[in-house]
This record gives sequence, C-alpha cells and structure tokens, in this order.
Amino acid sequence: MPGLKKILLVDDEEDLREALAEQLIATDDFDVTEAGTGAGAVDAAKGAIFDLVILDVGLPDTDGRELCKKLRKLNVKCPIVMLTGHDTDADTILGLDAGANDYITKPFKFPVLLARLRAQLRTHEQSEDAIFQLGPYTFKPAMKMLIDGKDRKIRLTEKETNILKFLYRAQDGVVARDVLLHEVWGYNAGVTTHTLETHIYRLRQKIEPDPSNARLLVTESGGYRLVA
Amino acid sequence: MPGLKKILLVDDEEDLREALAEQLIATDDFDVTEAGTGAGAVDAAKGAIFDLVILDVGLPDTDGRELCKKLRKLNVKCPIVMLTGHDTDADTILGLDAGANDYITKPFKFPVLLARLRAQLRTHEQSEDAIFQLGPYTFKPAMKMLIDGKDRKIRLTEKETNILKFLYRAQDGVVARDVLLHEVWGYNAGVTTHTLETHIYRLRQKIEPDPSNARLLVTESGGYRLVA
DNA sequence: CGGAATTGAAACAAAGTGAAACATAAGCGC
DNA sequence: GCGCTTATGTTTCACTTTGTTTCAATTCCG
Repeated sequence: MPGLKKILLVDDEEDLREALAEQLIATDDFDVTEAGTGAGAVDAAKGAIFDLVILDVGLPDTDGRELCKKLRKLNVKCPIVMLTGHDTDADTILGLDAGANDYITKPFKFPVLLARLRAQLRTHEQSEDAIFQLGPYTFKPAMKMLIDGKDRKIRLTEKETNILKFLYRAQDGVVARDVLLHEVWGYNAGVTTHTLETHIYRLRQKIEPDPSNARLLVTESGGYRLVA
Repeated sequence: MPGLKKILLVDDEEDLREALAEQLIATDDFDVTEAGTGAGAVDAAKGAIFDLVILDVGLPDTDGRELCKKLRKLNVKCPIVMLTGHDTDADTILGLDAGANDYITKPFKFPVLLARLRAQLRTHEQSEDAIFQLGPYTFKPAMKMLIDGKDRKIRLTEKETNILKFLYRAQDGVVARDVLLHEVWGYNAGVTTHTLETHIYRLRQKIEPDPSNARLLVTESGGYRLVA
C-alpha cells in the first residue's frame, strides 16, 4: 500500500506492544513492524527503512537510550519517539540527547501519541513537486512551465502558473472570476476584473493551438474552466 | 557570529520573555530575536530566516495556533516549539496539528526546554561539513564547490556559496530579495538590489545547463527559489 | 609587481503586470 | 427581430521587475 508510513514499534511488553500496534494499524495510516528486544530492533532497522521508530526505554537486554544511539549509528535517520514510564527531567534530557526526537511519558492518551507522531512525520516529509497532465501538456507548476509532446517548453509567468493551478484544482468544474481573483491575486485584490481577462487572453495565446477558438481553457458563464 | 542558532522568541509577557531570552543567550548557543505580538512575529519571520521559533500560545492579538499556521504559510520551515499553560490533551493535539513540532507545558524546567530545543535543532541541522544534494550536483559549502555527476568541480565564490546555502536552507520555499540581501550581505547592506541580480546571473551561468532558462535556481515574484 | 578573480555598480534590454480603450459577442425584455 | 445592457475578447500603453552586459575598483595570489 502506498502512502502507509512504516513504523518500527519496539517494546518488550508484548501485551502493550500488540495493543498499541493494533491501534496504530486501525488508523489505516501505518504499516507496523514489531520488535520485542533491542537486538530485534537492530535487525529490523538493518533490513528495512522505516519512516518512524517508537521506542520503549524499558527493554530487558538494552537500555533504550543505548539502543537509540545504536540506531543512529546504523544510519537510521527517521524520527525516533521514546515512550517511557519514567518522568524525571533528567530522563527526558538524557533520552532526547541520545538522539530521540520526542519523549512521551506514560500514561498517555493515544490521540496525543498520534498527534506527536504526525508532527514528527510531517517534519521529515519530502514535498515532491506535483506534475499534472493538462490536455496535450505536462504541467510543472514548480518550474512554471508546460511541456508538450515534442518536449518543447512553454514558460509561464507566475500569474499564469497560478491561474492554471487553481483551474486544475477545480478539475472539470467552472471557477468563477472572483474566486480566481481571490486565489491568484489575494483577498483584498486591488485589481480590476479586466486584469483577469487580460491574463486569460495571454495564457490562451501561449497554450491554445488556435487562441481565438479556445478548447483547453474555455469560457463558461461567470468563469473559466479547464477541459480535460 | 557563526554557529549561533537564530531563535525567534514570541511571548507577550515581557518579563517572562526577557527572562527566557537571557537564559537562552547565556548558553552562548543562541542568537535570540524577541517579539511580543503575533504581528511582530510575522514581521520578524518575513525579514530573516530563523533556525527555530519558540511560541507562547497566550498572545493578545493572535491565537498561538493561528500564528503557527500563519508562519507555516509564510514558508517558515524551521521547527516551531509551543509553550503553554494549558495542559489538556485536546490542546496538545490542536497545537501539534497546527504545525508545531513540539509542545511543552508550563511550568517546565529550563534544562528540559533546552534538551527539547536541541532535539528539534538536531533534526534540522546543517553541520558545517555538510554535503547537500542539489539538483544534479553535490554541494559542498565548506569547500565552496559543486560537483556534478561526472565528478567535475565547479568553483563558487563566497557570495555564490552563501546564496546557495540560504536558498537551500529555505528548502523548496521562496526567499525574498531583501531577506537574501540581509542574510548574505548583512543587515546594513550598502549594496544595491541590482547587485543581487548580478550575482544570481553569474551563479546561473555556472550551474544551469541552459542559463537563460533556469530550472534549478528559479525566479519567483519577489525572490528566488531552489527547485529540488 | 603583474595578472586573475571577485565584487559592486551603472546602463541598457527584456519580460511581466495592470489598466485603459475599444471591439465583439451574448443575454434579455419587449 | 430590435435595441439595450452586460460580459468577454483584443489591443495598446505605462510602469515595474528582472535579466544581461559592461566597466571600474578591489582583493587575492604567485
């Protein structure tokens, strides 16, 4: 399943571990691998790349902090979240300085754990730039250009890029003029309605084979629409 | 001063804020900028690039979570740590989901805060001998050069290196001209805005396969951006 | 010292943007 | 259909932003 975040869950208390694993899996956001020992965790980390590690510090064969350092040495770059029953400040500091990204004290509410996991995952997320198929073109908003079948590039201005982006987002639907104005020019736009038309015109000159007979960026009453 | 981490400290209670700022500065690890209002924080974030933001949620003019979202929209990519007196689970979850990276409940011990700050900074760290992947190049700021796939080296000048470093630090975000000027040339830059453009131009000549059609170092309205 | 690299500024060129003016098309009541 | 009004298309202009070239001053280095 794509989109599922791979989590390595390390906890020696089997009952608690499995209960937590079930809860995580039930969210349909995670693919959970379990380990009951530090050695098992190391093996798992060597055998796969995880998006996040949840680590209970009360392991029998290895101290949680040592395991954390060991994982870091093994080039584990993903966030490591420590779970613990200890609640002294010293523990927290040592845990974090061992390379953990967050430190959560038991007992905790599951939704809070989830929120902290999301926060960690968010920061390690790669924002890959989307690429859209747009009629005969490939649309790359990040580089502000369209690429046609013959690999020819059409450079777009910023406004043009934004207009296309919002029209594309509306799928096959009509986007009203004032909506487009708000989205592209901002909420207190000091621009005339004619400005939008000018830009639509220039866009058509660039992207329509026959600009005076638009078939890609068509006019609908009240707004415009991209034809898929 | 090199090596100092730039922290934006936002808190409306002046006494507490200044006390905390002093403690942070006393560690000799941080360069602290203070803001007493949400508006002030936004201004500060627009004018410079910080390594971390500490955010008290009890601001007078803006809700802390709203401010957090606003900062994220402004392309603030650095860790945001929320401080708060509230301790309900719901608060924690909302705070984290607003885009915060950590959520610390008052009262807290300063060493614990420090440990959590270090943990956040560590994950976003750029060590001095860091090596970045930058489009088709390997970027080694320390030796001021780019290395391409054929192991050919491109020597960069100091300004060019700094420009790339700050653009890289903004991840995929746009860096405004004046921010870049401040970061590269210093706060009372006696340089013209044209100077920046000249340097960008020369940089493109070096790093872009087709310099007149930039795809790596692209222009966005108001600034520049590195395309991953 | 002499030459090359680096830097900043000036002058000019090109592109992007918004508005105005005008043209055409579409809707609507009669 | 007719004439009116409105919506949209087209052209052009003024202004701003960004790109490019060139030059002089400075620094670095052998």
